[in-house]
Amino acid sequence: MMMTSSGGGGGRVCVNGLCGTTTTSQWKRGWAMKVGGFASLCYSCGTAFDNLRYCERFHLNEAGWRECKFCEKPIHCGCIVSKYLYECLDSGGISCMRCTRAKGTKPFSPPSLANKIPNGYSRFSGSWHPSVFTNRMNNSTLTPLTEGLDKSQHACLVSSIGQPFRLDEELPSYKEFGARSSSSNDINLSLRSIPTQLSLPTILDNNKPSLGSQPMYEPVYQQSLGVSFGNESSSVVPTSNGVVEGNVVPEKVPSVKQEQKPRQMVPKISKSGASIRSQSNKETGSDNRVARPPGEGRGRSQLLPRYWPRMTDQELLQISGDLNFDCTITPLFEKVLSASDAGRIGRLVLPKACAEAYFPVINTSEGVPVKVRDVKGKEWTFQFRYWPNNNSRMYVLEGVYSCMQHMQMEAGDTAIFSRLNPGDKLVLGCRKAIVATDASALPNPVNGDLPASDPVLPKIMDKGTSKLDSEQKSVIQEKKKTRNIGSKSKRLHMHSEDAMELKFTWEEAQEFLRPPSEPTVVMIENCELEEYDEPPVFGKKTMFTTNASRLQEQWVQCDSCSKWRKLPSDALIPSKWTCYDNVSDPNRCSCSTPEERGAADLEQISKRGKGTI
DNA sequence: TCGCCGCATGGAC
DNA sequence: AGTCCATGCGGCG
Repeated sequence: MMMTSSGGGGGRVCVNGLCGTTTTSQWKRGWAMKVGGFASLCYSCGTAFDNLRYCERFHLNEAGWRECKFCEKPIHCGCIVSKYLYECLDSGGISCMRCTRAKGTKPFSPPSLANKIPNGYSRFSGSWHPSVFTNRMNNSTLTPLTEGLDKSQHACLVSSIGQPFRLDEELPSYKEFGARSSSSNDINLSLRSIPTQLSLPTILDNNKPSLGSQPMYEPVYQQSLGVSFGNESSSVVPTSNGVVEGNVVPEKVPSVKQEQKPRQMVPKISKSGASIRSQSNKETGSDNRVARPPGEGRGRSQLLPRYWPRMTDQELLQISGDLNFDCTITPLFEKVLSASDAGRIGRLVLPKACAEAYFPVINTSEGVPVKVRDVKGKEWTFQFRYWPNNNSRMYVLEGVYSCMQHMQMEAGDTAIFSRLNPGDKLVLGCRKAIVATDASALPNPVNGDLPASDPVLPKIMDKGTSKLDSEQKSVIQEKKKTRNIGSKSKRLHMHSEDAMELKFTWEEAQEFLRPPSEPTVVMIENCELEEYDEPPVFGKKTMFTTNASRLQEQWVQCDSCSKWRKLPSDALIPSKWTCYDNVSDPNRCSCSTPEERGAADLEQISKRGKGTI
């Protein structure tokens, strides 16, 4: 139930002009209207609408009837009511939904009518989100997403609340959807695909890639190909020769439940609402990073999810490009560097499970030297050893300082360990920490002016504390907290991230919410409230500009041709919108009509993320 | 005095 | 309560 305050109520009139009744036993919701909400229909008209017979009953003698190109069924194309009942064919003509489904195309269906539309294509499930509609459901944009993937590798969208549903089944009703989405903390998508390894067919050389005099270690990510890895339960992995073969399913397969934990599985939706295909956007910093449990190693299934490699395929490709081998990169694990990891001591504490899974078995505390290659191909030798600790072991890599210096790694960055095959070599990659511009986004937002890694600070702490007054101590304590990126406060850090992501997600979600229908006005303690029977619905994101007359204008992008169209500033847009829906401007109600002047600039504005809604 | 080594401690889970 | 792990800190060369 959605409630907002309101200024008044008013009598209802059936929107059907042929009816126009003001009295009915039950008001029903009709089609989505341009101004937001849904057409209010009397019981009779609403029932006709529900039964998909509205046009036949009320528009039979109107113009605009056409025939399905395949089954010749008459369809009324002349009104908004029937717009979801047919699909315009690229080759001309229309197709009814039944034929559309039979031919395997993917008609769009808005939430409001979703349960009325026979729909279907398999292997794709999704949660309701505007980007799903606007970017997935169009015929033209699904294919690239799954291109190049084996059937078993098809990406699949999973409701973040763990209730995937297929679009070839009856879609959830409006109410049902609302219940689902509102019970979730976020309304994100989870995009998963199968591989845990990436085949890298590149030129085989002498394994000695040339190194520049000053190799730069740039962060190897920030862009994803859109299909991120992440299904540990997969039984299929591509091998280096491109053959898909079976893979041993871990004994304790990290379950779907684990996967559905939003933290790991949910890539952020770009602020711009761009499609999944293109949502990896450097400008928005969105990152389709998906934690994936490692695909090999002893006892790998016991690795804590926070150590699961979250490399994007782009990162892997970049590593492969840097190494320039005909090789297979298998992400093993990653770790956010603590201050002590990245400090001058040069000891990197390895998560126990990771160390035991991917490093040699050692029986003595001295350990063994291990050779690790960085992403530029330079080989380093570290001492892999352990310390006895509370009847257990604490594994460390010693001698990592120079390597970290070389790679410009510091506290807060993420060290990524991968396996390079053939050769079974360890590869150490680095992902730079995302620079938070918002102080609240910092793990310990104190001063915000202290570098994540401050090698001087330990000295201050060690040598100077006795001479400091309590205030100074306090400051240093705070600074000390601040520099503990990735240390014990890492857990807090993760929480902060979670919270930030949640906030972010909700903020984004809010941008798409629209009133679902006409509210019932109720009085509670002398306060008029609009009461909605249904949760809010998703609307399409739009842009606002101010014209020369200082009047606000709203722009919306056509889902079909991507042209920007100007609309009244108060218009509420459904999640799916095309030029043909542009009832406010008859001169631009077709995709063939050119954009208005200045509309192209909106694309740039949109990319810069300055759009409003 | 300094830096390294190895263990101890204690917070988080 | 047990385990993990970041980091403190004492000892030693």
